[in-house]
Amino acid sequence: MTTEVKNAAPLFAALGDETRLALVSRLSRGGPASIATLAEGSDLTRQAIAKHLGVMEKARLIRRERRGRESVCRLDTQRLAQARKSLEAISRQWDASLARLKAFVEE
Amino acid sequence: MTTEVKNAAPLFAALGDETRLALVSRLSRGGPASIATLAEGSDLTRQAIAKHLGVMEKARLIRRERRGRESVCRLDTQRLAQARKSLEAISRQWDASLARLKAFVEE
DNA sequence: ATAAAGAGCAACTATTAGGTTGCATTTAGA
DNA sequence: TCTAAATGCAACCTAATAGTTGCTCTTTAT
Repeated sequence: MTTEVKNAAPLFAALGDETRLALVSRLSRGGPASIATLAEGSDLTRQAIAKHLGVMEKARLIRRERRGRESVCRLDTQRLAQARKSLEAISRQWDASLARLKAFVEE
Repeated sequence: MTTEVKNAAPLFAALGDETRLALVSRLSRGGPASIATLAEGSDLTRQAIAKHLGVMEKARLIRRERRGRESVCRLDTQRLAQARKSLEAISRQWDASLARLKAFVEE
């Protein structure tokens, strides 16, 4: 339960960067794309973007598939859903705590 | 919209650490607590915990209130809700993208 | 009045993260 | 076949992070 929440830390860490969040947004709006394509709009070098994608892949936020000479990245939406669920779990804990407090006060 | 998502980066970064996630969980289950109390269970020093609480406060994940000689920390649940909403926004983008693809294929 | 508890502040260290450049490798295409 | 595109890999730099210790200050409680 608590460990389950703790395990989400690398996932949140992967989301905790402007560049990476932008990539997530880009992939969610535009669908799968190659590294070079993703680097095109950015003011960072292609290698910097590749590093970020590496971090995201390690956190299993995206998956990469080699297609010929390019490697195309796609969002792992299940993983995003996991992040949502972790936050909801925390919210539930909070609500339960409020309920306990309420019960205590009314007693 | 995209900037709105980007602004969530520091928030996710604050959540992206095991120790801090544990603190969030602790605060959500047990309610507000002083720094010393929060540091008690940990194997880290009180100062380390205080630093983590500092970054959480800067990310507005928690608020601190001085009560006599101790400072009690409480979760900012609105901020947690913001994090949830950001993830949901991304999911919505994704769904919209899927819908566009579907429309394109069926046309 | 004094000792101990709780916090805050500062300095210091070690590791990690984000970014760069340069070069090698594989694949597409003219 | 030969060139240009897309990656991958490695070394390197700098700034930020996570952690420590030590000291001071304020507040509580005996």
